[in-house]
Amino acid sequence: MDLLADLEARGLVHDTTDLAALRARLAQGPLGLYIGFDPTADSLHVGHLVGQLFMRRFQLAGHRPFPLAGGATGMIGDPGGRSEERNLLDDETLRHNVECIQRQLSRLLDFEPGPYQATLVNNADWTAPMSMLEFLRDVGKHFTVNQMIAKDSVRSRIESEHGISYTEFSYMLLQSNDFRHLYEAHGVELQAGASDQWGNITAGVELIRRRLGAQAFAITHPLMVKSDGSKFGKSVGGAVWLDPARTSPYQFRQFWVQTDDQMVGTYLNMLSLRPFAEIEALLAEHAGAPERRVAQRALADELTAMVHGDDAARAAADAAAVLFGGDPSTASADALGVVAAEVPSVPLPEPLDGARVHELLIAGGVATSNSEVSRLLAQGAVRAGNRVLDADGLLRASDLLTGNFLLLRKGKRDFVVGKIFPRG
RNA sequence: GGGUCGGUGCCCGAGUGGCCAAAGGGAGUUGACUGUAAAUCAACCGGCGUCGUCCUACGUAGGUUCGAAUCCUGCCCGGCCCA
Repeated sequence: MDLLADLEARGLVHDTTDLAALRARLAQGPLGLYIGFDPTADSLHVGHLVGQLFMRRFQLAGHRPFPLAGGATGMIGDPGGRSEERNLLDDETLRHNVECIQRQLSRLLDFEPGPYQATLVNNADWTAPMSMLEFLRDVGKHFTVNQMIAKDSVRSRIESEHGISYTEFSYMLLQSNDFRHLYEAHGVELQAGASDQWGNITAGVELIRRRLGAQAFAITHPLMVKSDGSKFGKSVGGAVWLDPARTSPYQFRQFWVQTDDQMVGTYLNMLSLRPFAEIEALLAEHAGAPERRVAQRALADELTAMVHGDDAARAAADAAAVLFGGDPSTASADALGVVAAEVPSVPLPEPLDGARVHELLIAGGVATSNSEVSRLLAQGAVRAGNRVLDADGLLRASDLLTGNFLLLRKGKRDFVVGKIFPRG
């Protein structure tokens, strides 16, 4: 199966320009491709994995990826996919964000020198030095406003009550110029991205054709969505980030383990680097016994190892095995120690007898106020070990497990571990 | 610049002097059922260890009133129309 066929089989191809020409070009030898990531936050999130792995697939097939950090475009804001203007980020935030996401973009690809070497670029490097007059003459002149307002991203904003600023309207031109620059400087002939980038990407293809008289290509993958079509990558407490300081490896792995049956095949195909046939087999096994969640576990283990490393992935899996593998309140002190390292943990007050759980759950990040904890208690949603706490939320000395651990559980899948540390 | 309509809780959106922590929907949380899944049903869904004719909250700052999300004035922001 060639690269394009594999991508298609996985459901990773939403749209391409001149498919036959692209296939022919890919067959000729290493091709440069790029995907841009704007620094809207100081970490990428799971939604960005598709793009990063999309480039990785090309690299494994013998092509040269150019992950791009949008130091320039991030200053402007992509008008696509939203009904209102973005707030501009200040310089300092932006610089910090760029640094952070560059580090993350350096992970999933191979940067070792060689013919398929990945190269990290930042569009601020060539955009910032350009003068406005240069930009208007060299880029702006090649576009008519007529075609720009015909693009979905712009049109929907023009039709929305909030309108679109001139600044965001220009976004497409900046992105087009990136493609043109990379084409000239590095021979990047293909720009990839999520399907919502189609308009921006093809604008770049046009610019290369008009200004350089050369053929460049565009390919987009579908946006990842949840089974109900809503935005992907949100979990309790917001987005699922790649930064372990924002989303711990344990939480990251849990996010994937909890994938619903309906979507696990889609995610495996879009994200897993396992061969397509292997995924098919895995899904067949899963279909036979969905309650075993083999597909979810495989997905979770692979991605966690990829993003956080093998050790972190193993530790996360071990902790989950204790918490969800049987009655955790009978676990050994060693096993609880593993759990304590993975789930939020808090110091316990002394004496524990008669203390309230409230601040422990809040400190552990599974509740935000005393009122919320009271509500949860009233609903019978809080346990210490295996004991459902009363509405007063008072703890007992007997709630302590082996090794002086207190295992608190909120609802079905949120845990907080408390430990009493001997004084002295 | 002028006119006009609007700015309500995480989001959408009702409310046009007291019955309003504010209808309804969505999102979210929890419970039941399960498989760390989905669907379904139900409850909850600003805060306070004091649960109250309490505090905070209906763009913002003042004012009228016994009492304001609701009325008045200034300001800020947005849509549309005119210039």
